[in-house]
Amino acid sequence: MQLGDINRQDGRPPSRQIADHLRSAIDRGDLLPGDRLPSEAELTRHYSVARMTARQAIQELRSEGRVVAEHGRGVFVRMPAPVRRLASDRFARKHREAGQAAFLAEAEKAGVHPAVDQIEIDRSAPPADVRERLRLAEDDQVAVRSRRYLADDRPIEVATSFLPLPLAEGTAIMEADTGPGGIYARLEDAGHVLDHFVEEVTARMPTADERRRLELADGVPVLVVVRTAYDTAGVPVEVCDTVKAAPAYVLEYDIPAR
Amino acid sequence: MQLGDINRQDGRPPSRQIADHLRSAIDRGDLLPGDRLPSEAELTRHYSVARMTARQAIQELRSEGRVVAEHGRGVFVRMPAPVRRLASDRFARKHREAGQAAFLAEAEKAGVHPAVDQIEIDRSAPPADVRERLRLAEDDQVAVRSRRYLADDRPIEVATSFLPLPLAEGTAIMEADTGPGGIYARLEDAGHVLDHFVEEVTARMPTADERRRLELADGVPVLVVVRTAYDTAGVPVEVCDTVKAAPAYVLEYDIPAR
DNA sequence: AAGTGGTCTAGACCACTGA
DNA sequence: CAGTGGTCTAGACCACTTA
Repeated sequence: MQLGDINRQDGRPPSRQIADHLRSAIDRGDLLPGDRLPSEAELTRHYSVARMTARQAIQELRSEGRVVAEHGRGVFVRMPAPVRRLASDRFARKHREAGQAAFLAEAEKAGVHPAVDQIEIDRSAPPADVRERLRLAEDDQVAVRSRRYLADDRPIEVATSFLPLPLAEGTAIMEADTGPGGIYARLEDAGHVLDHFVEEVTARMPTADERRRLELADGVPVLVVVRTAYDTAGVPVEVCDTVKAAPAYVLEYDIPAR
Repeated sequence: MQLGDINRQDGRPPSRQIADHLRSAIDRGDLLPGDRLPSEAELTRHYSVARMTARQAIQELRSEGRVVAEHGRGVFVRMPAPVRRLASDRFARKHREAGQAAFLAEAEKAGVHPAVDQIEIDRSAPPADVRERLRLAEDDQVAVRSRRYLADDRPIEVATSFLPLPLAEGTAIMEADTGPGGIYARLEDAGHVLDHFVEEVTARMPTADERRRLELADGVPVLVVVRTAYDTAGVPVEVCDTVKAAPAYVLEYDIPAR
């Protein structure tokens, strides 16, 4: 692999130059996804720099999300994540009636092995933004369902649903297994026929806790999707707050020109 | 300001503990947006650590996008960006007929001063993904319009539109000023009545070039929205590739339950 | 000129991985 | 066990900002 040398006259600092060398090695294809980069020891020898300088170069690539460090093993060119494309009809009634929760139905179709874990069910006071979206009063309680989604054993999303407690209490929504069609099918069983959803999409860097639960490498942002479900009476019946590993998703939306 | 002390017995490394102290000072409101953090020198004295350890703590907050370092001045709590909420009816015909391009109409309503610069118009071969979305043949050419959007003089989005050359040639789409209602109004003038749009949303870290054009600090991701416009005949007439500073946006979509 | 962050050096010890 | 990355120390010089 060609790495070149540092030019001490060049205005750019050595760590930057080393990062540039490694970056272009990746772009050229000299280093393919999954390949190991030269170790810190090799870089310090090759460039005659201190170890911290080599580390800083690698840090630059890590924060760009191009490489992933694995303690004790080495630094590797990031593998492209298998992408989940969320189509705009993913909440169509036909899927609920087919008896499949949205996530499982889609994953099967895409040929990946889906799983759900870390299921937690609770009753509590809602966060302020959720209370507002559900149009609840000051001291109304909500049912809280949180869970983690995995595709081929890799965590890709954590989600938390909030429902007005009177709607959820006594239904399978409060059970670990919500039954065929999931939460939305149970709401419709109870007479809350769904009319439409509003999704609010943002992106940011993950918190330390999200990094852990989603097993995210450095330099990987998350997509945050907050979905509010409305029934045919125009009443909000659920808010679902999801945090997704950004590289694993393409969200697709259809917008009428009206 | 309360910063506490390092616990050397704690499993967590000192740099992490310092980062946690600073982070909770921000969360508590002890440090408000725009406030300066304690300098590296102050942190090394307070915690009795080496300077690199204090720097590492600050680096952690920078990569989370919570603070911004300014050379020679200090490290400051990130100012919240003014948020642009893109509603799902933003491409409604009524806005075009009112004679306003989507961006300008919305910005005015939100009370921010909008501007567009770096306008470039070109003819060229399309990138592969654009060619596919527009269903073009191997050597078809496209019209390319790129521009940068600013709100209150801060760049928030760069956008590039691609249109089949026969549709754009000879219209105001090839001019710097596309006229009232923008590109979409010109397409409808030419008989291509718009039916719907499909937006594909992803998030990632910016390239070096995007960091420069959007004046992004460390640890700030971008939202990438690729919008394809279809006319009433079902023919794709435009692909618009936008890269948005993530903290400046909330994208809102309405999804029918059908 | 003083204070700030940016970069670098040359060591050290530790935790994790894999042969 | 050797090799890898993770963290830390205690200095140094530099570039930028502000007064």
